[in-house]
Amino acid sequence: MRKTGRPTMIDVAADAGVSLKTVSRVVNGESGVDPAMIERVRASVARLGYHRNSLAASLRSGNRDTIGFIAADLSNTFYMAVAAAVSQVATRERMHVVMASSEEDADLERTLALDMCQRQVGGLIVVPTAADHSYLAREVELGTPVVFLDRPGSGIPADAILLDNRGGARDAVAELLAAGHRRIAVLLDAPSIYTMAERREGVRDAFAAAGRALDPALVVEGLHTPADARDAMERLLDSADPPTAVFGTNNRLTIGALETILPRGADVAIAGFDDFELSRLLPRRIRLVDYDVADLGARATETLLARGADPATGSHTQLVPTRLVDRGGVR
Amino acid sequence: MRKTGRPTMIDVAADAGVSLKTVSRVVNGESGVDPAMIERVRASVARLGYHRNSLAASLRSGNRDTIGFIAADLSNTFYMAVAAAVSQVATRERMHVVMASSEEDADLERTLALDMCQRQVGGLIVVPTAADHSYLAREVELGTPVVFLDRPGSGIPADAILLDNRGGARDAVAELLAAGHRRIAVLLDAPSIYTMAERREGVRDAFAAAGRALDPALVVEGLHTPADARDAMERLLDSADPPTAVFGTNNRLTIGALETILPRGADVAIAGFDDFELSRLLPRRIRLVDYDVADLGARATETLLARGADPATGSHTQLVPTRLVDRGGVR
DNA sequence: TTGAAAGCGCTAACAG
DNA sequence: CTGTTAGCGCTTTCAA
Repeated sequence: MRKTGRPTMIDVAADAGVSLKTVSRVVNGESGVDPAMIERVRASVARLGYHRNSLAASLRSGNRDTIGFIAADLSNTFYMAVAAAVSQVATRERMHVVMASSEEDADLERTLALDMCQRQVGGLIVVPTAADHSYLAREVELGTPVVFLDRPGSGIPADAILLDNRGGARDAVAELLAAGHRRIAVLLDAPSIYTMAERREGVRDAFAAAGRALDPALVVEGLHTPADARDAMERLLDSADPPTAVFGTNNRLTIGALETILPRGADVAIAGFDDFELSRLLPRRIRLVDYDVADLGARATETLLARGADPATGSHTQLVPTRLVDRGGVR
Repeated sequence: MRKTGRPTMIDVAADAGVSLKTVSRVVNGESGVDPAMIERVRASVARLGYHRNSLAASLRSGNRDTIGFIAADLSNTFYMAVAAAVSQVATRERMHVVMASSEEDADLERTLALDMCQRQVGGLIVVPTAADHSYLAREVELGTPVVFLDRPGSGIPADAILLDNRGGARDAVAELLAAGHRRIAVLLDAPSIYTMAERREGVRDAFAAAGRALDPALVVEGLHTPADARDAMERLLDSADPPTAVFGTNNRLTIGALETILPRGADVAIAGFDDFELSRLLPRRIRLVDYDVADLGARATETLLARGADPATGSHTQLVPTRLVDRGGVR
């Protein structure tokens, strides 16, 4: 007797009076089955309300039809948008996606990644938080491809899909410099975060190209939240020699800066990395480094699936381009 | 010989010179194993790089450790935020989450839901698009609980977690009425969408309570995108007898209305259902119906898990409260 | 074209 | 405390 009430292929076979294998053939749409048999099996499937147990099928066949996605922080709209794109491509390719957020915690990332490998995912898309990913070396070696997204990983051969962080930051700051600004404040999160380091380099590039020097007093690091950025901006504006422009190196920091600048009506030009909802409706003109988030997620997924099909070739890093957009200025 | 290169419990057992069952005990942390044996098995596990195949474990034990989440539209920030909350609670409870978006397509919803059932999910959280969910009746009956989120489902016994759509809309419009507005425009998506119908009723409630009648000419339905709302707002403002206030029944429609109102500097009071990023930074005062999105997702997940533990009791609908917030008015 | 047997990797049930 | 046996539901292999 069955434990669970769910009918199995054996039940269908018995009901239809055919062998187990014939049911399997019909259920999987294999060719070379007598039409009359197909009909009989179909009828039994419908009568019993049979659904194939794809876990059992995967176990036996070794086919993996799930991909894992580990975001650094799913509460960030950026990663949520990436997740949506991953899910969309996966659905199109008839794959499932299991998702989780590492909350920027290296230990949790490791736990989640290994958990997903135990669940036999066919591949892993990871926004890396851990410094070293050799804990995944064994899995990669055994045929579970890994693609890093937004930040490069280390310790294993894996493809990476990154933004052109440096180029985007450079372009934004170059435009501020071209507009005549010299005292440009730069708001940064922790410099240990890859994207922050890259964007800071981009700022340096722009200053170097303009033959100017960045005032270190205007570079504020370690800002995690919009509130942090808001407070930092207050201090900058209240200082003896305030900036005439500010560059927020991510959306949260740019928004925090706006929370100070707009209510005060401060005369500061604003630029930032990442576009955000409603940027068009801001009362001030703002220059933003924009890019196609969905493209980032889609490319990662496509790269992963291609890698699953062909594990041989060496790993590559793809750079998703950025472009400067002009937003705001309403009223 | 093994097909895949992955070591199995049998390999570990052979390496450690113990039985399969002993390995199983150690790997699963069961009590009552000799410390010396535990050590031996641990050593072999480490040496071989063994990881338990949890698919096989699930197949045998019947334990389900994955929950499915089907959003109506993952590109909508609202559902993305819900998804993040679902994922967070699931991770806390040591569950995996598989996610997908039905793209508001009833057939796709059905396909995705049944696919997930075939993958043996322990439960399903669905933002329903289909009119009838009796296609899931069999699964519910066989012990896969379903929780509907944001919209009620029909055709199966299932819990539902909904917003107080009607009360929220009523409160917002009541405040516009109290402020003296009589000609209040209402922007709606398709009235076939549950939340739209509810919110429209809430608007009616507010007018009825004030002893006023809503002008049907100011109620615009079938608006899907911000651009639709923007255009509708243009027409309303250009009409012979324009509104003095507008209520957007979701974030996209409110934003679309703003895209017309702000650049024109139109003298129209604004209220809307759903808060959105940056609402605080708007140059105009705006009243919004806010609620705790994370709570919505968390409750759904907790309800699902509780239901998995106790399938007996009757199904319930929970209403997540809303509150009116005052935003904008910067500069 | 159809079927019988074996076994994917693991846990349950029962001995010892 | 440890081991043996069976079998979860399916696909693979090979024979008819």
